[in-house]
Amino acid sequence: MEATLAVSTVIFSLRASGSFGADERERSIWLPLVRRIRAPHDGMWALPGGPLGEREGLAEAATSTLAKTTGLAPRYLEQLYAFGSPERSGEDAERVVSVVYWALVAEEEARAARIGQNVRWFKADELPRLAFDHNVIVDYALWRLRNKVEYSRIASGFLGETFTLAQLREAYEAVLGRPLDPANFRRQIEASGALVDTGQVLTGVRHRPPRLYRYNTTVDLAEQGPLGRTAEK
Amino acid sequence: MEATLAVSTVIFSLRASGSFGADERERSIWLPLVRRIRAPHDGMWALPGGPLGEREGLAEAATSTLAKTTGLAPRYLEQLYAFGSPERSGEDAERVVSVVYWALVAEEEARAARIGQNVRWFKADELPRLAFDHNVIVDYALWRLRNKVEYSRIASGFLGETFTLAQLREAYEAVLGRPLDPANFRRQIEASGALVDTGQVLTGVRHRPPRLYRYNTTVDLAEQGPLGRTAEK
DNA sequence: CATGTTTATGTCAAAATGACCTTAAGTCGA
DNA sequence: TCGACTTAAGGTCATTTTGACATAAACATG
Repeated sequence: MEATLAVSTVIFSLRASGSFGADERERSIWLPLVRRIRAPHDGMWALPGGPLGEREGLAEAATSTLAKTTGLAPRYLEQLYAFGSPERSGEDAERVVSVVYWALVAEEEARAARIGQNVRWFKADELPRLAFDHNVIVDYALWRLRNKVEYSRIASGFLGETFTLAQLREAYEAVLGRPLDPANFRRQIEASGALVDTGQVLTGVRHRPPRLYRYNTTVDLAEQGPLGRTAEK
Repeated sequence: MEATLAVSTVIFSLRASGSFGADERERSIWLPLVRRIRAPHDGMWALPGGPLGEREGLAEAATSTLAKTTGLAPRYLEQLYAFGSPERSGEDAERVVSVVYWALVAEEEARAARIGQNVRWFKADELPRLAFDHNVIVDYALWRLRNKVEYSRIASGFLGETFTLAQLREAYEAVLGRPLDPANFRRQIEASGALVDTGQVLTGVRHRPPRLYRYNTTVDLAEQGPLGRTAEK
């Protein structure tokens, strides 16, 4: 059956919460939205996305959306869900099925990202009313992120190549919304074998210099089963 | 972008493994496949599916596929994945994006199901080479099922309205492929609060009559987050 | 009424978790 | 230079959860 097919992406990154009085290092989840410049929902904020190219895979389309919107490459990308209820584009509008991906980009890179004219970053838990069913989609993506953080090492997707255990813990805390015991966190991460000690330390801090770790790439970021990276590209 | 959109369903049920010498009660995972009667892949076995109706939701389409193939209503239905790599239908064939669902049907009902001419049930781990990328899809669905069984109460989707703890445990064992300690299983299930004692017992067995339980519907079968049953229908 | 069979409950050691304490290693200011 | 300060790193211990196994309870059958 012919139906209009679109691919959208929920792009998550961390940045300072920004509220006065808050700890400078306290971070929260942000995502970029684009302002629609045509009907329906003209003027409203929406998830970045676009049509699926002729010879383009689904994940490929999501990646190129991400590049166009933020100029960034994702540190993690996974399909979220396909939305296709007949009413989602409005009453008598054309029926659109959206395959939605979600992505993580590193905090540092996101800070340096060039941002387009009609693009703005929003705190994920303080969104305005979005176009279409995009509020539901973001809620679901957030739920998936918070779930996945508990049983995978996905949080490192917010960080750079190397990072300290404190940075990793702060990413976990930002996603989960609660503090974690640093000692117990260290114990669990070390036991999982997910990290590799680089042998280097982070200098320039006014206290004991923390070790720098790298992600152990022999273990998958997030278990995706038979759908290894190459299956969908 | 216009693209052909199809909805397929991986339908799982339990039934006796059927190998001689095996314990009569040992069950394994089976699924129905349909024989293709047109190109491409004419004559090969494939997942049941079809095009998406004009005013039909995605899950709706999956349900109707299931009804057409087996005449059954699913005890559980969840979206699996959207497959859309350009090469998946073959070289110069038309590009098809498939939204795939997976479903559980009760063992008893499946036994009574009318089965069409070109439909046959296969053991999930002894499949022939299927049409398109359907082997990959089934593998992924199996992986998801086995994963989900560990952290949700989804296995009851294979059972009827009421069941004994032994029946529930056997469903778990069939999916996980390993035996579970009956005593520890009981302790965990009871602690989870997922079951409600019906007050009845199963009679007619030549040993201590087991209690019959019902699923506690105030707890979700499988946590799906903000995508409650009603979101996609 | 003894036997067989499975349900239902209990025990205990090992492993994992959560709360908290101590020491290490740097910067910074006096 | 030295003490204060701050965070890293590692350790202790009580509690909870898990896995392995033992015992009692309740029926059908002969």
